[in-house]
Amino acid sequence: MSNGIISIGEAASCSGVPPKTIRYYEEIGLIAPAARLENRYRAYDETDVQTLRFIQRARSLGFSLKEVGELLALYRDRRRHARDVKRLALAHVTELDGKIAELTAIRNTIADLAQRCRGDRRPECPILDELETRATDGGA
Amino acid sequence: MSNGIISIGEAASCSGVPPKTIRYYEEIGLIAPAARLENRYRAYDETDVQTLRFIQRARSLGFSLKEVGELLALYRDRRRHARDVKRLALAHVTELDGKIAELTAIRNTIADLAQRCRGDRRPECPILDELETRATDGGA
DNA sequence: TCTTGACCTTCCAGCGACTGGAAGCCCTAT
DNA sequence: ATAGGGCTTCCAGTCGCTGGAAGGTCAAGA
Repeated sequence: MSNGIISIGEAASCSGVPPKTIRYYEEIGLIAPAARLENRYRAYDETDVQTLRFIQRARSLGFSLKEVGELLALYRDRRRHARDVKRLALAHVTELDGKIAELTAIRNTIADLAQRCRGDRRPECPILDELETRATDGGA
Repeated sequence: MSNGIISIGEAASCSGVPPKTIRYYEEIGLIAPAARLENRYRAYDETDVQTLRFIQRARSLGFSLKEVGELLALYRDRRRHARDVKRLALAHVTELDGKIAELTAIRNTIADLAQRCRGDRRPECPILDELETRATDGGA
């Protein structure tokens, strides 16, 4: 088509969001139901693609779909307060810090155990010993 | 009961694995079907509880159920090679390192963006600007 | 004795965020 | 005419549980 109207496949390659995922986002109400051509195919314009790209970027920064929905609402609200966006972002940073700390603690526990394991053909292994007897304190 | 046979609820509180989860582990074949009392209640002994505790600890170290199954097989195999356990553990460490690096990159991107956001009542916000226009390069 | 309440049993559904596949329609090119 | 590619819908599966419904079992209390 020579006008700005494109199919779901084209919208997918323009935005980086796969067709299945676009339909899924529509189904759960993250994006509005797409306009349809006469043959019932979904039709997208440049604005739709921009929204999809916005979503794709927010997702790749680890925001949940719920958070993406909030960001999208803020994005579209000309009267928004930057404060609200910042609050969301900082909450996400806090959450990430927690996850990183948790994973790091686990990582170090296992790396330490593995380092103490001789890793030869004999059955003795401090990793299995730890799993057998020790209380786990590596939790968040 | 005065002998060593306990119910699923007791096995749960001894091992830290909830009853529902124990049944689930049985269902997917991670643990063998439990013995039953005459009233069809599941019955556990000290060995079962030890297995459950082993699983609980491995899970809390972030191993997947598939990996836990492998660790359990190794644990029960007296002819195991420590090498195999170590290989599993090191693969897990590598995986964790990847995840930590990914989350850290994302965290820093967002923290940086948030720091540049004034966070007042005005609508201008570099976070939304970034989501609108920039390519995301924070991926793994 | 009856009833309450805490257990236990099974089965089914849902979470998040997709992803795969089946069955079938639409359109273009050969 | 047919082959292919892309589109449509709907259902199922992923992972690791978790919640709830409907019902069986048991010990203690009124």
